[in-house]
Amino acid sequence: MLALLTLVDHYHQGDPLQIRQIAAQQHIPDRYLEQLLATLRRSGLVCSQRGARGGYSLAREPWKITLLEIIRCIEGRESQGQTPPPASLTIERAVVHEIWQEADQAANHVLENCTLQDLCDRKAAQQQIGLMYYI
Amino acid sequence: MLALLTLVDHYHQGDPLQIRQIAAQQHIPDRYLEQLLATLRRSGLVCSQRGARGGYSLAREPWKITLLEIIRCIEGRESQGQTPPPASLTIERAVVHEIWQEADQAANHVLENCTLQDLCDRKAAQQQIGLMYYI
DNA sequence: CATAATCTCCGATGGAGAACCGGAGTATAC
DNA sequence: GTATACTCCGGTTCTCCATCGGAGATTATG
Repeated sequence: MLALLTLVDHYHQGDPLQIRQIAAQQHIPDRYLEQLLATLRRSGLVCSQRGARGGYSLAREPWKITLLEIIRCIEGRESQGQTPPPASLTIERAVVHEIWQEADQAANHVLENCTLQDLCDRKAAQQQIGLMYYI
Repeated sequence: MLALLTLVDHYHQGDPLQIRQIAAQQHIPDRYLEQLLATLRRSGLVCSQRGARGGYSLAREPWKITLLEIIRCIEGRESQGQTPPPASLTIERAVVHEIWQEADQAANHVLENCTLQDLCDRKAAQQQIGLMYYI
């Protein structure tokens, strides 16, 4: 997520950003970030350019990527986000499963209506608030 | 949760339910259920009666126990539900943390407005639907 | 074309938490 | 006082996350 925000900041430039730079800027171990970005690449959220002067860039405009998509990619590398209905399906299990799904959907609704661009806008707003202290 | 539903079913009777019976009815390993119920007891959601003819019973009326309370008890044995704001607090981390909180609150809102009694009512409704197939 | 820079793939490690089992102790109805 | 329960404590296994290291593939550039 932090890495993606860094990519948004860099989006208007044409050249890709390298793992090293993103990692350093956000204080994330680069070897770990590499894995996450690889996952996002396989899901088609970011593009990678191999070789010298390579790096990563967003595959789409930042206002067309919702946070829900990102979460789905990350958590859905093995376990599908939709928890499968429990094996031995008694009525109580079904009912509990249902309410859980509802809570999950409520959270997803928030994430679905927030794009990377929105997050960046918030960041900008926060920064302005921060500036106010010094003026 | 399943165990608590069983306790609700038994709520109008005065006598407590034993771990064995709950576990057998809901197909939960009893040694594990014991741990969970102990946690709920320490949180004051259920009462226990030791000794022969002992067992567990709800500490409050089922319509006065929300699912959020239950979740908080279970997940909050060590980690406080509110994820603490990240240590190295850059602006991006704060913003990401904020949206996560919002999603979490949306889910909690659903769980807050659902009591054990509500779940039982749903169960009853489901059972009626099930009956319709046979009539 | 050689080379350095960079992503890519794969395997390994350590820690945390969940799920689970077993034993020794304690309280209580009968 | 004894059988029946809960209670406490420790241990095992399993999975997932975070992390690191190495060998290989790809490409801009001189």
